[in-house]
Amino acid sequence: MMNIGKAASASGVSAKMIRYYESIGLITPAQRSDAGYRHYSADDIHVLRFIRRARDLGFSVHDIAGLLTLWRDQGRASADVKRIATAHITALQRKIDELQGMVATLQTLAEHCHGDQRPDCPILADLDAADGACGCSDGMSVGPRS
Amino acid sequence: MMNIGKAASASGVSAKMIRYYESIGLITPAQRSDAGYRHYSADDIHVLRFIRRARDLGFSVHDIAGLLTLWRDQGRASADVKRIATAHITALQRKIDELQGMVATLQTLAEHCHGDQRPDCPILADLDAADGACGCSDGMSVGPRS
DNA sequence: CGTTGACCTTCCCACCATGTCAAAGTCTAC
DNA sequence: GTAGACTTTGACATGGTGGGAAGGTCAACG
Repeated sequence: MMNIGKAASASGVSAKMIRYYESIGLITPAQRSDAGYRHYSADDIHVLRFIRRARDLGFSVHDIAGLLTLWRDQGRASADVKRIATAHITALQRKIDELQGMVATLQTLAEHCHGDQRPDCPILADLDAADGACGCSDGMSVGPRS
Repeated sequence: MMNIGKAASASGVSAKMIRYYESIGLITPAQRSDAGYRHYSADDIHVLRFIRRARDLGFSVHDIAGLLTLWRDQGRASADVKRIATAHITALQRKIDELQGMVATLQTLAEHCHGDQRPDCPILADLDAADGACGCSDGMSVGPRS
């Protein structure tokens, strides 16, 4: 039985987050000492490590709640787990695509930017125009009309 | 001169966000009518569209503040703009790499998961183990020690 | 026994960018 | 003059995390 600090270092989940997970019902309330200190067993640490690993894989707390339920259910169907995982993969992939789109646009713009002391800049010109994927204009006299 | 609703639809920035950007000092406070309604000029819309476009490219509000300053400064050096953009590209790329790592791990795990009625599941087994990139165990008897 | 320092408790605040809702005031068109 | 669409401010929520304050507890050392 260890205090929250030990549990935190043993599980890789900060004490702050352990309390948070308890408050939102992701984990069952820890046992308390007479003084009110939380105590954690080896099994509790096991659960916390599970959560930590799932978080590292980008699962939301909501997803983790589902995974924990399945984890605890020895009679679960692996299809249920796989469904959560593949849905998560899809969501991650969508996010990746979105970010890659941004990178592609920015790289194109940056390539055309001299990056010197001169003021003309296609990056600002594009933000300025805002109507095309890549407004590769000459980049002159860009700025607010003021 | 238009009201905030018109400004919102004309710029693609919601009325809520326009007020927010004003409250955090990203944009200068709008002119007000006698009744206190905010009024926006074509130039104001121009600025809002600039912000919208930059947000679409994933720039933080903090970055946008810098970009706006440069945008307004006709004597800026394009190198300053490029620096912000390339730093942002790097950050995006790091995020993409991170997400791709998650996807790769999850895909490996999902591939090995039968996805049927049986309870053994390598995905849970991996979360359980938590000590390797891919604990491709047999996936049996996974769950809390309880 | 007393003190010190490391720990724990709860509670509040902040982030970031956005949405929702409510109460109240204003404008416009009929 | 009234209805309906707008505006204003304000509060609260999201998600997951960090920080800090104010106060209680524990263990070690003298």
